[in-house]
Amino acid sequence: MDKQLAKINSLLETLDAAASEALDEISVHRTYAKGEYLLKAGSVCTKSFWIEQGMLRKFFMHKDKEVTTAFYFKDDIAISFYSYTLQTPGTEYIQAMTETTVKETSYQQFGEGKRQHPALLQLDLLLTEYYALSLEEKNFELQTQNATQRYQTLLRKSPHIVLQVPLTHIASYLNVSLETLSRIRSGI
Amino acid sequence: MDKQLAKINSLLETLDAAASEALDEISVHRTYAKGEYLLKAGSVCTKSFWIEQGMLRKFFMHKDKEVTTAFYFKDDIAISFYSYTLQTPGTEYIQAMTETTVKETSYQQFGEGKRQHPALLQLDLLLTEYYALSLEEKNFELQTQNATQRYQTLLRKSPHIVLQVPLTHIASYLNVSLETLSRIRSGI
DNA sequence: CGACATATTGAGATCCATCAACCAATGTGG
DNA sequence: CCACATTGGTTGATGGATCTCAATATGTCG
Repeated sequence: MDKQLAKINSLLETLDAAASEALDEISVHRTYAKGEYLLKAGSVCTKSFWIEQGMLRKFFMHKDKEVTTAFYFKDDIAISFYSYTLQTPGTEYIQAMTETTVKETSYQQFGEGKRQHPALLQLDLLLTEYYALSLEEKNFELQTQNATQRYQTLLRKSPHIVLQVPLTHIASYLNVSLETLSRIRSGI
Repeated sequence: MDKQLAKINSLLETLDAAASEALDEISVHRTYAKGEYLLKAGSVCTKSFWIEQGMLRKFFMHKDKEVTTAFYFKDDIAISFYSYTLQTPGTEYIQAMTETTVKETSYQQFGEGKRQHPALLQLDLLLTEYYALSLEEKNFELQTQNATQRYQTLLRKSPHIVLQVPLTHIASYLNVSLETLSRIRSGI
């Protein structure tokens, strides 16, 4: 996973001037207030959000409950993958957990950029690979670890999440009820 | 998902002659006997396997048990994603469930192909997107469905798996014990 | 302070894993 | 062709992990 991040950063640093400029030109800075939605279920995810500052959350509704599927921090790129990739209405929400500033890039324009600059296509591939790797990892944890172990894994790999995010969201992210997570933390 | 498959097939059909030829040149046909391993844990997945005939299974060991993570049939491409992408020793096995003929392509050579033919880079991106979409779907099912529902979903979406694969493997694929799956099937 | 979101704690119910015994089909060596 | 092993599946009994419902606490912010 870290190796993949290294590849991505290395590519970003060596992006040729033209590609880099193209990327800048099609991006827009924007700030969202706490609680504001960047994407809602039922609409198409037509933009990607590169976080410059703040914190986002992605979730879907299931049986009247929110199920959190990701947290995003500085330099993370937030999209609803299904809706973005297929340019089809999706079921996910993306919401600002604090006031958050992002660099928005439209799917459409990035697509044109990729056609003109193979380096951007390469970047897209590396980012998608990274996402797939993280999904595989989460899958593995869901299949092989119990609630306590999943919490400990999160604590070890992403302490910043545990420190900044309300327990309710962490619980649904770990696929555990709020009550059980509370008990796990109190060490029962 | 189907939309993504359509994109992939469309790209394959319109591959320029040069790219198509390059792909053929770096591919080798090979047949594996029933039970034979195409990849073992601890080694690097240096090839992709495009199935022409037969049936493969991917799994890892956990607490002395095999946990199946995928089944592959004709025209599926089998790799151990983590090990293939990072070119690092992995934990997964790929095994032939029946005598299976594949078209093998080395990671190395495909990488060179991508550098020379952007269409192949594009193809890689589409395939990786497809894999990420399928992982998202599996994640969703694990998080929102109980054992019975997961079995029914498999039955609905992939009846060919249920018809051809031993129950033991299906059970671990669904993250259910063999006994529970047996009871689910008997309709308790 | 009051109101609303967030977290804790308790008790009972439920899903499912585990352990164990058993069965059926298939294959194999003598 | 029989005796036995192997593989794959079924069935029963029990316990544990975790959910759900409900009550209570704590925190935060206008």
